[in-house]
Amino acid sequence: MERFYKIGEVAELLNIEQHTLRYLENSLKIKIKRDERGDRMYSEADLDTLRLVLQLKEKGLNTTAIKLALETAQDSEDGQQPGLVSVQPENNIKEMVSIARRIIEQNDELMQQNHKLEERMARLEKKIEERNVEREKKIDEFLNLWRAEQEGKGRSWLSWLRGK
Amino acid sequence: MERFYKIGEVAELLNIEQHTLRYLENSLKIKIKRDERGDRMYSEADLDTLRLVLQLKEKGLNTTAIKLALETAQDSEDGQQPGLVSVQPENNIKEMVSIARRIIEQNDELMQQNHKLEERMARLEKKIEERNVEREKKIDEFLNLWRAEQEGKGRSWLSWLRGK
DNA sequence: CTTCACCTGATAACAATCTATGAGGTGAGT
DNA sequence: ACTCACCTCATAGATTGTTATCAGGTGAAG
Repeated sequence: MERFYKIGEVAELLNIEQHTLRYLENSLKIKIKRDERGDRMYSEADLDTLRLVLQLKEKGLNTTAIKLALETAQDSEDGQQPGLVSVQPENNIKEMVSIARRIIEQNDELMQQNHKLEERMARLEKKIEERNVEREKKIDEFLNLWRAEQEGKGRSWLSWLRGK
Repeated sequence: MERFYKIGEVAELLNIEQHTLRYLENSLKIKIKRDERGDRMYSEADLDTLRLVLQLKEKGLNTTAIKLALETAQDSEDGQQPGLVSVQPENNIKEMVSIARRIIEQNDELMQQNHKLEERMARLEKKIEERNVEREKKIDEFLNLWRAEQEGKGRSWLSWLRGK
């Protein structure tokens, strides 16, 4: 006959706290049998459900989503993994997968390239800026020298023009 | 041809804030086309997707769940309710194809983007060059004037410095 | 030169979800 | 009687998810 687990055992087995089990039961509206005393009796099937739930939780689904997932899981109960989680391609699609994978790789490459381009561009832009600044600096320098020259003092702007 | 909406319009239409749209785009990893300027361009299909997303949100699904739902939703594009609720194994092939299609599209986009970046870069490079040339030209001009001045003829380089 | 409608982070403020505890209780077995 | 393993209801605390804002920018159009 069927075997049932008490909440303590389940907590042990699945490695979660009892209160969490109770919480899941409520929030997911899972129905767990009770014995005459009102104690929960978990069936193997319940354990499976719970294991699935835990997996889904890991993936980041919230209770509402898990609830939905459980509903649809109902259908594929015959052996297979539930639909939502494992949209596994059949054998004959293997090829497609590999193609897709290659495309994805290419995609990544493109993205990288893209990124590099952007960087290069940024550098270029900076360079323009620098150049601009430099040029202005030179003009300033020149003007100063020139003014000095006008007043007959300071080193000659001519020398600036020539050397250095 | 296809019509595109800017983020402002979409926000209006769907009655959500622009920043929320951006948030969804990130958290759901939805890909929205961009124009040359980098502005988002929402297609009708994107609008549909968003509408679906909003519905799912209302139902209490979190982004992770919605992401999954979107993936599988692709199939039931023919009217029907979103995929999460109705995942059937036979859909796998169709689903894969559509995923692949999306990836390829993305790929194309990336290439385009890439191309645009290159162009932009070329333009930048040209600009730098022009600037350089111009600068040299000015210097030349100046030098000539100056030489002329030195020989007591030609118009004053001073005037060049001042007015042009 | 200013306004407009965008863009990208970063981060603050708030909301929902999940986990942990505590009080008060029950029946069964020692 | 007492302890054990449960139960419920309530609520505190921690973690995530979501929405709002802010600063600092850009290109196009008036």
